[in-house]
Amino acid sequence: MTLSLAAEEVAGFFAHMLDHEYTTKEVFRNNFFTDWRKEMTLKERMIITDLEKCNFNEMFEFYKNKMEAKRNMSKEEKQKIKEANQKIVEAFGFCLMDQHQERIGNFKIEPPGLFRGRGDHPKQGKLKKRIQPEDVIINCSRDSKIPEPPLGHKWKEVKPDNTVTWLASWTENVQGSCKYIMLNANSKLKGEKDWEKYEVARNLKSHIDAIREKYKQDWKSKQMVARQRAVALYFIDKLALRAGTEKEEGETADTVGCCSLRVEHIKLYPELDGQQHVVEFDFLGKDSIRYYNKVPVKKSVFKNLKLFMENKQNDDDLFDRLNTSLLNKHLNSLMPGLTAKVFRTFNASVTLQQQLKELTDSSANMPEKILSYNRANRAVAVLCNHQRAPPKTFEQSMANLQSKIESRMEQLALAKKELKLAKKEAKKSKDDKLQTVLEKKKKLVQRCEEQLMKLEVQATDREENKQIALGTSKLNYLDPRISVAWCNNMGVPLDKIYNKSQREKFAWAIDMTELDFEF
DNA sequence: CTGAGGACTTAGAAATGAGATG
DNA sequence: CATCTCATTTCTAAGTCCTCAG
Repeated sequence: MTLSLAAEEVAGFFAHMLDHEYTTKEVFRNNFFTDWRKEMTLKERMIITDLEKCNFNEMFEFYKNKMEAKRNMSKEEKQKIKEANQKIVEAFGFCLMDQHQERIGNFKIEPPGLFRGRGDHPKQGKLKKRIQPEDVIINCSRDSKIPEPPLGHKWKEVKPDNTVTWLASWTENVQGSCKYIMLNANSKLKGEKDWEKYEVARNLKSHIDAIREKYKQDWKSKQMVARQRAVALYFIDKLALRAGTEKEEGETADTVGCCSLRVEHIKLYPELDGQQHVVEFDFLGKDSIRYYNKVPVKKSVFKNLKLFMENKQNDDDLFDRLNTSLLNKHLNSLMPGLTAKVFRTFNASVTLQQQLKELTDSSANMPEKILSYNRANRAVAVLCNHQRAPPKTFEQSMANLQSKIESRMEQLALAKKELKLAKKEAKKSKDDKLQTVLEKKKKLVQRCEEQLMKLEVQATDREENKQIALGTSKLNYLDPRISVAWCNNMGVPLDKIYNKSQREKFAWAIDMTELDFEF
């Protein structure tokens, strides 16, 4: 069937994803179909009434072929495209802020497509519409070179607002939320904000003892709000849970954080596996990542939880008197600038520093040191529950690495045998030639051992990292000065820990960190 | 106090690119 | 040189937290 332009484009969005799990989900299909029909002409709408009867295979093939063709392009063609993209970056990827040229983080408008919400998102599959210049607000100073809208178009608005950091914004149609064009993480603006974040977290160090003392006291408070606040804060501190801001029901996937936990998300065991007062957590957090943990808690916490759960239904709030704004007001009174999320930053960075101390040995070799760093990083990722789907090829790549190790082992055994032989020969006669052969064999054994060790460390690291994502904590929770100081103290080149863009993002820390930096 | 909107950080998946391997 | 493999970059959704109006 030949479709109108609008209907064809939206059908294409769906066809493009035909090999993705999304297109098998009922909610996704229904949302897509509803929105697709809105784009159809009356005539099309009369004919196309049932998604099950639509066959997108031809379109799917078309896109597959297109991708195939792209893959098979000649080197020159690929180079040309690369250069063209480079030109676009040069033209649109930068802005001038306070006389300084800065890179923009996301300078391209988000293209139309089907909304890919995470988890059981009620709006998955809805049409995300194309943004027109008429939807976009430009924020730049009056005397600057105001960007030209595309020919024949006008911006929604051009205004100078120096109280915000965004350069352009628009409202997205699926959730009705604002989207922004902002600076790259390596910009001065973002760097200063980042530094401030870690300084607030460091400041918590000198308040944490008093705060912990206080919430333990509050477990016995006469006021229910104070008790709930104290137990919630205990979880946030001990388990690095997120604050848990309330969300509008039915608008997003059903996920929770600390303050929004419901009765159904925890189970109480007076005794479990030989431990007393165990709380079992099982809920979906941000991005619908499951949080599952069994934690022994203090007796009074356990008793409080029991109390909070009394006479409640499964889907009632555990902390029914508490919300994040109440909690944060309290935190702010304990320390200026303190909010729930600061505890995550604080505990993440404290954990890294302490783990690095515990795990690294300055006499270890380079791969071992890096493994130690990754393990410290991993401890933080586990604390913060940063998970990833195991790579689809994980088992295969593990097996490949293992067979590589085995062949190296054989090589090493052979090299050792040859070394032995060379030793014998060299003993017999003092021929210079035999001596050099002996040296060569020694070196070979050494090299084989080194390579084998490297591979083994790599295998350990990869296995331990199967379902764990290190990037998020590295980028957002770990004070970079801890890593910089550690690298300098351990003689580990910084680029073993941070790649190029990470070094750019953390330039402020690389510049200022002293060897004796303590978080 | 509540709810909505706005601005910003944090998040994992997907696309892309660089380097290793045969 | 083609292909495969892994690391990096890009993308944009999904949180946090604040302000403002009523």
